[in-house]
This record gives sequence, C-alpha cells and structure tokens, in this order.
Amino acid sequence: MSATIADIAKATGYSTATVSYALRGNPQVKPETAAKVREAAARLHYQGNASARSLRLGRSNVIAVAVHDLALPFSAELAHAISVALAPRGYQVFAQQTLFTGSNEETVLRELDHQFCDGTIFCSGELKPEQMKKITGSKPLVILDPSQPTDLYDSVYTPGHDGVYAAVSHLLSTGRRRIVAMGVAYRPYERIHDLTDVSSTRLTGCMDACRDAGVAFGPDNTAVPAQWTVEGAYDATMRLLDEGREFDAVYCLSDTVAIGVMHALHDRGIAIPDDVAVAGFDGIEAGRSAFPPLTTAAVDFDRLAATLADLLLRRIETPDAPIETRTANFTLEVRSSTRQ
Amino acid sequence: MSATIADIAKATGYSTATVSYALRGNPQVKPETAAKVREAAARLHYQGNASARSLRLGRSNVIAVAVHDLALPFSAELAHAISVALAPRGYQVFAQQTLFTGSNEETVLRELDHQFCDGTIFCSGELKPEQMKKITGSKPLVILDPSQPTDLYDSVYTPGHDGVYAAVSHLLSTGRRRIVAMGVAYRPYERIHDLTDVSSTRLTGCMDACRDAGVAFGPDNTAVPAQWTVEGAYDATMRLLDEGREFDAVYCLSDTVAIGVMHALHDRGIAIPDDVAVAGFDGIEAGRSAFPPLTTAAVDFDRLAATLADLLLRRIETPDAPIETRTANFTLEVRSSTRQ
DNA sequence: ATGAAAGCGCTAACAG
DNA sequence: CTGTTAGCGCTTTCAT
Repeated sequence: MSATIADIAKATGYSTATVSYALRGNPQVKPETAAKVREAAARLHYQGNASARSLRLGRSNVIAVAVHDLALPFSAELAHAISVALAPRGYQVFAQQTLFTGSNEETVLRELDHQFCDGTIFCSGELKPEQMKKITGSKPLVILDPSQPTDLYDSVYTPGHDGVYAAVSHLLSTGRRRIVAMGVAYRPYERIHDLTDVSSTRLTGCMDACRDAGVAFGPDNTAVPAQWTVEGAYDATMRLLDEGREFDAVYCLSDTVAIGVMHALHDRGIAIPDDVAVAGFDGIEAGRSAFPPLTTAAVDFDRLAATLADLLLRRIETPDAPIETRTANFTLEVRSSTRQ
Repeated sequence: MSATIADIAKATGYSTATVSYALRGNPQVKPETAAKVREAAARLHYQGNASARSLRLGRSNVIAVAVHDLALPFSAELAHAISVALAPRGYQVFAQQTLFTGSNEETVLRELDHQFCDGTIFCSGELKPEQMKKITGSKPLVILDPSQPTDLYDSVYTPGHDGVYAAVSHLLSTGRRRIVAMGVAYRPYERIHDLTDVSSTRLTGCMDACRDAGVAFGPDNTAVPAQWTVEGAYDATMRLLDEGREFDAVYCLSDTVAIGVMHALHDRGIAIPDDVAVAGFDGIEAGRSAFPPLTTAAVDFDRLAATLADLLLRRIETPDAPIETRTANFTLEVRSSTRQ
C-alpha cells in the first residue's frame, strides 16, 4: 500500500493538516517545515490518492473523451488534439471508445466519466440527447455532431454541408460530371435538408453543389458501403464497377472511405485522377500520404479540439451559461487525387 | 449535484446500508425492498460516485493505458485492442498519451493512473524502469518494450528481432541485395546484439538476416529519419535519392516509416516494387490499404493486447507472482510492395 | 432483513 | 504557523 499523508504526519511529527498544506504549497507553512514534509514525502514515495482528493474536492481535473473507435484515424486524431488542447489548461484526458453501440455509450456515460471526471466530450453515436441527459444529469458534457439539434448540451458540428459543398464544387469545376457520392443512400432533398446528422448534412452539401452547378444528382449518384471503413468502401466500389456504373469522380463522405475507394480503383487498373477523381472529408493524416495524396475537406482538428475544450471548460466553470452550438471550420485541401 | 445513497435512503425510509446492499444486488435484502430502492434510484437519477467507491474499496476496475501518441496508428490500434481485451473482464480502459516526453510519462504515472486506476499498461519511452519504479511503487504495471531488461515489472516485447529477420530474409529471398534499413543509425553488431530496446533488436534482426544470406551490411545500408513518422521518412528518402545512393529495397523499422518512404519513391517516379521493394514492421491497418499494399512483419495486436491484459490482471490479483517477460508473435504479411 | 457506525485519504474551515 | 475536526459518498462489519 502506498504512503498517505498520515504516514508523513507520523514521520515528521506534524499534523495531517500541515502536511496537506505543505504538499499543496500553501505559503502559510514555514519553509523549513515544508522542506521537511517534502523530504519525508519523497522518502516514503508518497503519491496522493486521487479518489480521496476528488471525493473531497468534488473535482478531479480529468476530462473524459469518448470517441467512436480509438483505432479509427478520425477518432484517434481528435483524441490526440483534445489531449493536447487540455493539457496546458491543467486537465488530463482519459480517452475511451464507444464502438458505435448504445450500450457502450451508456457505460461510458454512466459508469465512470460521469462519476470521476469533471466533464465529458462525447462523439455522438446511437444515443439521442434526451437519453443521454437522463444518464448524465447536470454533469458537464459537450457533444460532437449530435444526431439531432439539442438545447440540452453545448454542441459542436463538423462542417459537413459546407465542406462537402466545397469539395464537390471543386470536382465539378475540374470538369467532372458523373459523380458518385460514396457513403450514404440517396434520399430526396426535401426529406433531409433540415436534418443535422452527419450523413444528411454531407449529402445535402453534395446535392447543393451539384444543383448550383446545374448538374443532376439522383439515386444513381450514390453508393452505400456497408460501413464507413476501408473494407466497406473497397467492396462497395468493386460492386459499382462490376455493375458497370459509369463515373468520373467519387466523392467520399469520409477520408477512410476514400482510401478504400482508391484501393479498389488501383486494383482494377483505373487511374486516379485521370480516369476517376477521388475526394474525401475529414483531413486525416492518412489522406496526405495516400497514393495519390487525397483531396479533402479537412477539418481543423486543433481548432475543433480547442472549441470542444472551450465549451466544456466554460460549462464546468459556469454551469448556468447559455447553451451554445458551434460549427468547426475546414480547409479544402486540393491534392493529386483530383488534380490532373 | 447528483443524488447519493443518502438521498435514496431518505426517500425510501431505509438506511444507507440497506440502500447500498439493494443497489449491489445483495440477496439478503427483501425483494420488495430492493424494488423500492431501485425505483427511487431511477427516479432520482442516481449515479454512484466512483471516487467514493474507489476510495472505500481500494479499486476502481479501471485500467490506464499509456501509449506514445493517440494519433499514431500503432498506438491507436494497440489502445483499441487493449480496450476490447479488457472490457469482457470487467475493466474499463482509460487511454492517455505520453508524447515521448519524460515529463508526460511522469505525469501519467504519478498524477492519476497510479492513484485512481487499478493498474497501468505502459508503452515504454524515456523513463527507465528504475525511475518508473520510484514513482509507481507497488502499483501493478506492465511495460511494453522496456528500454532495458528489467525484473521490476512484468514486460512484453514486440518481436523486433525475429519479425525483422523474417521480413528482411523475405526481401533477400526475392533477389534484393542492396537493402537500406530505414530507421536507425548503424552501430556495430557487437555493441547492440544484447540490447533489448526497439531500435537495437530490429537492427540486429536485419543484420542477422543479411549475414545468414551472405550479404554484407554496413553503415551504407542504413538511413536515419528525423523521427519515425511519415514526414521524417519522406525527407530521409529524398535525401537518400539526392545523394544518389543505390538500393533495390528499403526495409523500414516501422510501417509508418514505410508509408513515408513509398510516398517519396512515388514522387520521384520510382516503381514499387519493380525498382525498389519496401517492407515494414508493425502490421498497422494503413499498410494494408497503402499503394501498393505493404509487406510487413505484422504484430498480432489482439494477442499482444491479451498478453498485456493477462499479465496485468494476474499482477493485480496476485501481487507477489513472479515477474514475467513475454514476447508477442508476428506474421509475415507478404503484399505487393515486395512482390513482383 | 435492516440499521448504526466506522473509516477509506484528503482538504478546509476554524481555533489557537 | 500549526493542530483539531468535520465530512466528501460509499461499503461493510457488527448488532439487532
């Protein structure tokens, strides 16, 4: 068992109060006393007990970050960026994954974050805000890309519509006309233009870009991978080619999907971008070093992380502050996958 | 503020003891009582306080995982695999990054894991085991790839020597003769063959493979990127080409390095594998979907994670068990980057 | 079957 | 400048 302040008190002859003060650097303690205490603490390999401290103080200076899957580049880069953003502000980040299942999301919200951590940054999945609210009560939480607009939590959106609009407009401006949007099934514009979930906003961004360029966009302009993964996209692309669908560009609703698409095109001997241009969304590192380097609507991870951190810390410090909703920004990174 | 068991006790008229029993499913409580308590708990949105529980019990069922950088594929995939391995065993995983700096490593060890978590899986960085021991005391910890052999902690090694040996032997067996090992500076065999750090074991694996094939391996067969990153490897490869070094294969000490190398070769119009074959180490997903798909000595992440988890849980349950050292296994994944 | 009470380790009034 | 003490929320003897 690790040493406690009581052990140090015993060893030095001071009270636990004085030891605590000394260890926390309270200027009231005589320097000499403080030195003795610190010496004893070092000698006994004293390590403060976070549970006790957090129980007493009601805070731990720990923030939980729940991403979809730690192994997915978007999640991984986001978790990294949030850790980096919060470190200088005195918070340590604990990252967890929900693996897209509602039960894991519940666990994350219920079991621990909510109890030990001062707040949570939560990448939205299956659970709806109302369901989450029942679990988290008044604990500070910020949602990334909530599946529906909410005034229950501060929330931040990735720039799905505008990012996709910019990327698809770029494809159209380079002369592409037969675009396949890879990621989600076609739904009529009227049914989705006011939805805020990731799939819908990205799809409407694509539709708006086509419409503004006078290019038709219908069910034949979409393809649906089983999942937004490299394999899912690879298989979906192969199916597309087997069906004989004709297209001169694939706009992928995520960079991961784009990597799978390019893999499939390579395997079929289709030149990128000469035969088919490919572009994505997210701005993950893997796109930069893909072959060819992937054009993408790149979310600014650092600023996104900073925004999430700002909102959460504000909520922690000012629980009654008005709920805010923000949208992250992006940069259209034009690389060789669309540039001839 | 969240409801406590005292609130439930007040609401139901039972004592906090009974409430606690009921909530934990103690069979002694009358079913009717338990039902009432659970009802009140739900109504009050009760959430147990992890700090209090952990303070009382001396354990939290949380394991800390400290990786180098959450955004790096190897770290990310490992953290993912460990989370998956520990979930069914009743442990939640908190992932953190050390960013290769000793001070962050200290923070991770000192500030929190060590205090709130029941144990730590630690990817070795700057700190030496003795230094770590001073901080962690008797808290359960398992090291991945310690920089030097240690009997202070259970430890697991990635199969650096054997994996590289297999991969380089494969390169040689396909007729390659002028191999550049990209990742670490040349050091004479005698000076490193008994070291156990990642760089040394991988380099000796390469040397042994060459020697056994009767191929010379000297300082000219190595190249050193500034870091084991895509950019570092890209730049190092460009320098190599600018210098006019001749080679027909690059063996990269990590897959991430390999991706940077292939990027540079593409940019210079060098065909892979026709002009130069490329192979790596790790087995990250990105290698599978790279162009061309990367041959690599693939660590079995799931089994590595299971081994780390096994050792840590054993240490938690049996603190005095003898220290163990294990080595993970690998599979040589031969893909197009070396196959003509 | 339920309750009273102690105590995990720590911090912060408050007192001296 | 230092000590006494209460109590954060929980679990668990030990009584009843």
